[in-house]
Amino acid sequence: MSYHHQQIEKKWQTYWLENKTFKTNTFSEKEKFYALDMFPYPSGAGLHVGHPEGYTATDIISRMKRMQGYEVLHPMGWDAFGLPAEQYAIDTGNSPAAFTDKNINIFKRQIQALGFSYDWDREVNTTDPNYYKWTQWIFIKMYEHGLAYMDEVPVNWCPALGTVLANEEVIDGKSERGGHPVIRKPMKQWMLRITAYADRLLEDLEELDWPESLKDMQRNWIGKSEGAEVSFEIESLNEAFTVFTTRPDTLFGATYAVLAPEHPLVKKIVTDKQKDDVEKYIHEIETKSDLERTELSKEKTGVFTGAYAINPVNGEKMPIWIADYVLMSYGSGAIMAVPAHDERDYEFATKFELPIVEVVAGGDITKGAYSGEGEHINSGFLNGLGKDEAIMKMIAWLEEHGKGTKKITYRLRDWLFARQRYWGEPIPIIHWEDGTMTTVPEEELPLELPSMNNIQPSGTGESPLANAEEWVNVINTETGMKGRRETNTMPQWAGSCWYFLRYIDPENSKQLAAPDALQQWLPVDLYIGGAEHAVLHLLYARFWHKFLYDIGVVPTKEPFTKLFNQGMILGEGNEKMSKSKGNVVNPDDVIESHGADTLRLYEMFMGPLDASVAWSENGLDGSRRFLDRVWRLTIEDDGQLSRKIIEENDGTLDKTYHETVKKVTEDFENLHFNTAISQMMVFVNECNKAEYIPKKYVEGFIKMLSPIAPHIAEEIWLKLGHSETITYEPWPVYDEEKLIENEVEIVLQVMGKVRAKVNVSKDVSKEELEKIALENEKIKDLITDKTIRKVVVVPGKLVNIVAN
RNA sequence: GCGGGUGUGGCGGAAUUGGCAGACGCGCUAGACUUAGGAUCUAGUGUCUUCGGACGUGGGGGUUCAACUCCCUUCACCCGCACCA
Repeated sequence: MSYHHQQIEKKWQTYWLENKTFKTNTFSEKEKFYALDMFPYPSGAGLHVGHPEGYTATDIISRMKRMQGYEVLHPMGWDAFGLPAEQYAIDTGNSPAAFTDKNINIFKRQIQALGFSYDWDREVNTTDPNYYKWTQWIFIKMYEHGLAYMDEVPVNWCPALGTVLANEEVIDGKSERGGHPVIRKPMKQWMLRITAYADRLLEDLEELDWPESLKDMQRNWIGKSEGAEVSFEIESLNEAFTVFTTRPDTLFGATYAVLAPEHPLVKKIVTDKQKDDVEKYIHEIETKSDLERTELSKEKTGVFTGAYAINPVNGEKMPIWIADYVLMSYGSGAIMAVPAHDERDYEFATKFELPIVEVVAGGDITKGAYSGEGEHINSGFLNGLGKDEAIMKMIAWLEEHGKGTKKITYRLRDWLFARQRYWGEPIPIIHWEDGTMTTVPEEELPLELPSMNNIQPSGTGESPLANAEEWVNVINTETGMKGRRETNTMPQWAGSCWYFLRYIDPENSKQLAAPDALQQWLPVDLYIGGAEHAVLHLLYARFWHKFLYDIGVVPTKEPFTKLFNQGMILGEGNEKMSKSKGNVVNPDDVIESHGADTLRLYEMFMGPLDASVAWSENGLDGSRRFLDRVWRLTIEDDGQLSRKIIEENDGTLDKTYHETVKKVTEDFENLHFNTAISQMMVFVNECNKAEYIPKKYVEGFIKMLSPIAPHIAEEIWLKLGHSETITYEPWPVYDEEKLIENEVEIVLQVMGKVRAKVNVSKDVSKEELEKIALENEKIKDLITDKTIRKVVVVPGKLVNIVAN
């Protein structure tokens, strides 16, 4: 007899919803635990089997913590702004809001069918004006603190589509949709000054319980590097530029300088003779995307400007070139080239026959650049010094002579925070006809998206909102001044930067959340999601959180104490699941055929949570069989509790049970669900062998199973004679004494190889163990004609005899 | 190129401080029950074997009484970044 998952699962899902079983008390006396999932973008494709993996993990922890007496906050919501809805609206003329609502309903139904213990009263939706009111409010605060500003930056402009594209929408220099060419074009854009937080974002990583690989990715992304800024004057022109270098000690070897093609100085310094070449080169670069620029970078390109810079340390003339291997976006967009000690400069110098001067001994500059350690040569006052010493001395010299200064640079760039989209949070700014701009007054928030019949690109590079004239044009009622609303909207990342705060106090209309509630619940204790958000979402969210901390809104410096990335679930052929490969597994089908409990169990049993493992239909069947075994162990065919389950305890299962409690509890805590499940399987196997099972142990076991397979657990709990949900039953505890066996098996080794095993009392002394080993028949045979050199005894474990 | 990680049966994976390699599951083999079996139960299942044993955690070397675990070296694969000065 197998159990009827469809009936049981529906029954308990309804029970939980109707009884609000998982409702969180915001101000509870209990200790808090905040378990957070990365909320999904509700795509039209519906839930993927990858989604429930992370969700099940946090659900298991949440359910265990409730049973351990914690007040648990475990919410879910929707990251619902996004491109597909906009594209759908453009294609069909329908409203993105209605489309989004429909998808949310599908997602919600699917997620509820998996039996997660969310408090649905705290559901948030980033597209809800009551939610994005506060996203806009945070933007205004950032603007007021000088962290939001407008700047001319190069963007991916697609002339054919009449719109700007995000980097991820550009593939090989062409638009993802339609394959139209994309070029780099400077446009005035909203930026967020995340670089102001670079140092803190880097330093505070130390205290976080995050995977080291992920922290490293953030460190690399921030890319702190220490060096010096050196100023170069331009020969016979009253101009100068600065470069950033990590090797100021090699300044004597700087034989030329390179500016990025977009560098503002280029136009001023170019000589008439070189003008045509330079302009031609700049034009070529402009029409390349970033991707093309790096892809075609195997061969260095560049053009001489005709101008010369003066090396501040030795007065030598250095030709100034422009080349696209120097990026305007890093440092000052200009470099001093030291071809002898920098590979890129070496390559460039070789190609264009520029002089190479060795200033650090140790390499062979006829063969290539040498970037290792060595004594300085040809370097005036640095001669004979090592690298670190020379760097210090050069910086001191530069500062003394006003030619430069110590400088720290970051790879991190400010965050381009505007999209030419309709379906995003409107940026609450008004541009007035006198050239000033103001924020929308806070009492007018939320600044809602106008409903538009026909969402189409404006064609000018502005968002479709530019077409909504009534919305765009505003008049100051007091002064009569005319203004225009900002038509750019925020990128999709915005809403997800703070959603975990709103869950804490989702209905608040006066604040994004009440301070005492935030005090009660922050930080998030466990955050699980995919590794694809390792840098952007997690860095942006940390940035906003730090800002909110600075203005006193949140009480913690960091939002997420512990973070974990679940792995991917691959198709049966070990490939990524995708529609085109036809190997996508739909959770709805699995829930129908095997049940939600089976799906949850299987996904947790597949392997370690962070591993990427291929889906296996056989494995899924196996998980179902385990649940069937549990059912048969506890429930008779007639639906009554098994006759094997009795009140008395004859002690047979003591050790296995207590071991199981210990291992499952510890494994759950460490997110080692696969091994916890295997221990539960061991326990069930032992129970099947036993004649009787104490009821207490069955109850304890069902409690431990309930976080993974809550529906079947609730049903069996009911059959065990309880009338309330298992959700708040106390978590089982183990008795350390029951784990100790009086008899232990000792391994007898000769030369490190197992030759025999004996059972002895656990407190046999070292000496006695040695004696037992040497008197063992089998061992005796093996050592009779040998000399015993040494006997190693590990009490309770083994005896190893070294003899030859 | 730089950074991080992973290599264990036919497959997914276990293995506290170095202390019985292969737990648990899948698959497979044989048997039982059965009209039937993609159900259930029982036994077996790393490789080789002269049935004594020998070999075995990507390869090679080392430390140790003892190494999947520590050290050196090498190979393969995965992920991230990629002209970052």
